[in-house]
Amino acid sequence: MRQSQLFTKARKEAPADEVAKNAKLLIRAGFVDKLQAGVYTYLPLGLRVLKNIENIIREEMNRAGGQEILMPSLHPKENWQTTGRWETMDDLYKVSDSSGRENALGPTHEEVVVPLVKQFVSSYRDLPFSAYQFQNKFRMELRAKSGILRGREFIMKDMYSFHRDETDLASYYEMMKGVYARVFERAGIGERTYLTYASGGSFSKYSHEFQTVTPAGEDTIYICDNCRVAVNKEIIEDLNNACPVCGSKELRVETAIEVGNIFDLKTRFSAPFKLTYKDEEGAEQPILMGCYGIGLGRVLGTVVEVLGDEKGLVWPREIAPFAVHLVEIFSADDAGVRVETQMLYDELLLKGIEVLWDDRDARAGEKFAESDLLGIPLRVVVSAKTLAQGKFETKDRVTGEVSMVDREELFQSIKSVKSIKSKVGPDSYTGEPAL
RNA sequence: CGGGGUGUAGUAUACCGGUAGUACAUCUGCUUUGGGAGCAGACAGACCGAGUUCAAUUCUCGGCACCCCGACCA
Repeated sequence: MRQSQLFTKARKEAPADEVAKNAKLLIRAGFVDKLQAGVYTYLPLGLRVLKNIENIIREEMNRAGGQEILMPSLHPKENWQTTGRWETMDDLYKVSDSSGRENALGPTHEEVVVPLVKQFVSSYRDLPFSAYQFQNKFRMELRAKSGILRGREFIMKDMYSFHRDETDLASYYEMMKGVYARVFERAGIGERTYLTYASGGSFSKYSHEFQTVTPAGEDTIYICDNCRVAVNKEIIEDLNNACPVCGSKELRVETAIEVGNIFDLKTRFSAPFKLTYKDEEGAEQPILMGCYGIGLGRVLGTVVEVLGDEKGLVWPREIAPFAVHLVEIFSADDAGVRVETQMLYDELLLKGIEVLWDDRDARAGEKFAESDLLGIPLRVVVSAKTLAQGKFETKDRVTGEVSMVDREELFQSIKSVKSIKSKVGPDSYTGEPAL
């Protein structure tokens, strides 16, 4: 799209009261706007990133056999009383209407998905399966903080799986560990993200979190570099300060942020709703559940924390708002820069390459500074200089490498920008085809 | 929810018990055009309430909001 038509604008300075790197950069670059503490609007550029993250997750959940649904935010009080969480969940938003009827604003959706599934599932033949959604969650954080990392309203992908026995649940749960690792890999934070043992599980005694190492994190984890797993501080003493996989006590302590987690719920929620199935003998059996969450905004914010530099945002290829930032630089002796840029822009669009064209009547310095701030992977400059050589100038946002390339080389390098998806192989668990 | 800090134009800030100045942004004109330009002009501001005072944006109290630390949590 043409940058001159973006209704949002980048700013030279970040809001004075923001300390969090992700908030400073995202607000300055015009990706998000803060409505109130912990509540953010995603602006056109930010939403493109968020949607790219969502699509990665959607592709991976579908490959893991997930079926996408969309449940409401407004939940009847009765469902939450059934599980006891109307009283026990401190950060539950409760709203009442003019007739006094009380509702919960959903912080998670077990109370909705279980009664839903109960209507359709009654036989061992219906199992297993999983359903997921992308949904705004509401949690009454006493203290929202760290920019978009800890909000009161945020978008979460929550998936729920349903199984006939523990073996089946366990194998699906194991599979999801791999699926999650791939999501974070594709989002560009795979190298720094660790499968982390945490409290709260049932059959394995543990739940598993995905923790990304960054100073902006709120958790302390103990990493075993041999096994490439970590342990959350909250349970490290239970484990005798040792790696749960190899038993090593040489663990590296890091600060990290939780970008996802998976739980084996077993019958925690199916029992109160009496969610059962009939087995081959016609006997009534409890359905076992797993749940799997990823906070989209938190992934986005974590990427900013981990990859952003002193010049601004830096987006991994797969989630960047655009693949190419096309920057035209005008000069006194207009050598046909506009015409040439327009031609390139049209060709990029024709080839389906997402391009942001800085067509504003601004000076070079401002355009370059802003291009760095926006963090689009590849910058392509058209100016009198480049035209004189019959070439284009490219700059890699990550490495800073600048080169003069001809048209063919240009499309070559754009291709390599887009090629990351092909690295993802076929699904080894469900047999679903590669992307 | 406990502790601390901060509220001045769209943004960042300055000064002051006598109603506010600067920069960027925006608008007009001219110049400029490869790393956040220059000149001239224009628009635009004291979180809310109470108190003290001849006079409050300034001092006091209360409220609200935001940020940070802690507790809690995706």
